Amino acid sequence: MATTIKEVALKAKVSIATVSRVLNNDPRVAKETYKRILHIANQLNYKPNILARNFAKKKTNLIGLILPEIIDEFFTEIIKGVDEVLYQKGYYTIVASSHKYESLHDELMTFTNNGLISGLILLAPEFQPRLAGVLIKSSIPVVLINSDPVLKKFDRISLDNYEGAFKMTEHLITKKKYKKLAHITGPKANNDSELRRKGFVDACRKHRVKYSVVSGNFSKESGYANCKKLLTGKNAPKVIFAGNDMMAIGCYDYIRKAGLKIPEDIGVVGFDDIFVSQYLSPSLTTVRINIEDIGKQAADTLIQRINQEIDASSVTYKAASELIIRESC
Amino acid sequence: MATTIKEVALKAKVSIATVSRVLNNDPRVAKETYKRILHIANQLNYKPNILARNFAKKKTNLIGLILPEIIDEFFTEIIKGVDEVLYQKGYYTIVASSHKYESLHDELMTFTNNGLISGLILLAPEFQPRLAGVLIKSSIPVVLINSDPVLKKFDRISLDNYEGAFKMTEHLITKKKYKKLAHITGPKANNDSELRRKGFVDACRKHRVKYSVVSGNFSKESGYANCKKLLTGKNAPKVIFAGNDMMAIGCYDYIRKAGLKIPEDIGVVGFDDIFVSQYLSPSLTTVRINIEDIGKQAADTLIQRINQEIDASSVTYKAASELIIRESC
DNA sequence: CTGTTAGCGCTTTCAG
DNA sequence: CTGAAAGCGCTAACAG
Repeated sequence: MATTIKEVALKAKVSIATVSRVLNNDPRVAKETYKRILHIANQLNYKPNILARNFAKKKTNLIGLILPEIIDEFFTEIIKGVDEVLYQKGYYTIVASSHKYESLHDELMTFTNNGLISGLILLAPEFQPRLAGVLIKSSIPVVLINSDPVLKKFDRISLDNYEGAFKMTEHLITKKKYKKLAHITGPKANNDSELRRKGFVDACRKHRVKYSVVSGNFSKESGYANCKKLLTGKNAPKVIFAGNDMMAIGCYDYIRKAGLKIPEDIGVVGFDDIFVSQYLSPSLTTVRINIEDIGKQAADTLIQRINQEIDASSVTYKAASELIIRESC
Repeated sequence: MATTIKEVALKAKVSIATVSRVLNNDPRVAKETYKRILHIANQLNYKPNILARNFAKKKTNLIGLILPEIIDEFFTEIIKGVDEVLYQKGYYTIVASSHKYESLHDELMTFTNNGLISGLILLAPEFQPRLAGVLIKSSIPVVLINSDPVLKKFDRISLDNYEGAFKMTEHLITKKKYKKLAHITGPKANNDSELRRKGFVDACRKHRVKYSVVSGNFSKESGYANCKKLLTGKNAPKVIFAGNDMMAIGCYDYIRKAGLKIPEDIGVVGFDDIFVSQYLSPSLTTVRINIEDIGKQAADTLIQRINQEIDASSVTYKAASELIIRESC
């Protein structure tokens, strides 16, 4: 059995209250006693039982981080960003991923009410309206990582999807002089995907160029299939803006198979700047968003909310995007 | 404030003990009462306070997962594997990464003694002897993810580093007929790295071919620099076995810059099969290890140990490796 | 500056 | 089958 506060008190010939004070750096304890107790605690290799402490204080140093089931390299960066600021502030991160989406509702219910964690970060690109209800009833602060501006009632970290897509499209039109573009979207329910589509469409309309939009699902296969559809149909575009880099890779595959050259015959650009993109040949022009920064912002916001350092009823932080111009367009 | 067991008891006109029994599925409670209490609990949206429960039971449903500071795509897979089996068994995963190695010792001390978690998975490719001491004193079970066979006192999940490197090297010698090979190692202190080197060297010796070994550190840059060193020195090898894929990418960079062709002028193979490897041109021949499986095994072993379902004083599981033959050699 | 004491919400004997 | 009551290890008034 691990040493308890009682044993330390006993050996130091003080009350447990005094020991507790020392452990919590309460200033009103004699320097002498303070040092003596600390010494004895060390000697006994005493570690306060966090569970008991949290329980007594009715608050924990645990933060939940819920990620969707799909797994990709962003997770690592989000986790890294979150953990880095949380750990530094004395919190631990509980990661829950790989859970079926259907159960997210229940999981949230439990997570936000069982007292285990004192704050929650929820990455939910496919946020469903019914989740709003449980978030509102939540007994702990929740920070969303989601780009839907509709969710203005919640603290939220969003990606610069619309602006990024708009910028990229304008770049294609004004700098690269493309007059016929196409966009492959991600899943309909996915918020990031929808905003990217909007950014693309709005930029095309603004500059009055021809464009088309086809529906993908962020997978490489859907990139391949849609690329084929676009290039074999009539009115084939001269450049394809894939909703993410994975689909751009699918485009590469089809284009290579069709014996065409990038960017001479057809330009391809993506979104995300995943690790592999710089190594493709030709290297992929894409939109980058600083994901680790998103994790950090989410954690920062959450902690501030927990410490009631935020006045506003809700805050939104938008992570900026950046055009990464490489060889593919 | 969240509903407590007391309120449920009050409303159901029973004692809290009975409610507690219902929550814990104690069979000796009347079916009628059981249903009534459950109904009322639901109605009140009651969720047992996990903290209080854990505290009273003196055990938790929290498992710690400590990862080294270096961040790469394996983390996601390890986390996924671990979380998948743990969540299914009713445990939550606390992930701690991004901490300086120097503090790992203290962190372990705390983690294994503060009562927060009831088991720990430690990914420590650079395991230091002094850590053994704290593991032995640990009041909770610890499972190591580390390939060093010296650590036979601990439950341990190891990678098939030696065998994988040996197999790959034999493949290069016997199938590809290379007679002059070179290996770029990872960091000296890194266990995986050392075993890969051994596998390479042993295979070369067995087949009596010429070989050389240079020291890298798993980074792309060190791959570049070492590749340059090897190819510009006398007795340049005909194939380079990089200790990991990242260094192989560094080799690619230098080789391209030097105007040479892979695999015609020089062959390159790696280890890890990271995501990007299949998309390089030429695609990279490498050794794959199922990382998610490692996470799952670690979690399984840990839970078994916690439930005292393991008799042996320690168990070792070795994840198998697989040669992925592509275009680069 | 330090000790006493009452809980925190739940589990778990021990009676009945 | 159910209730009463002790207690998990620690914190936080409240006294002194």
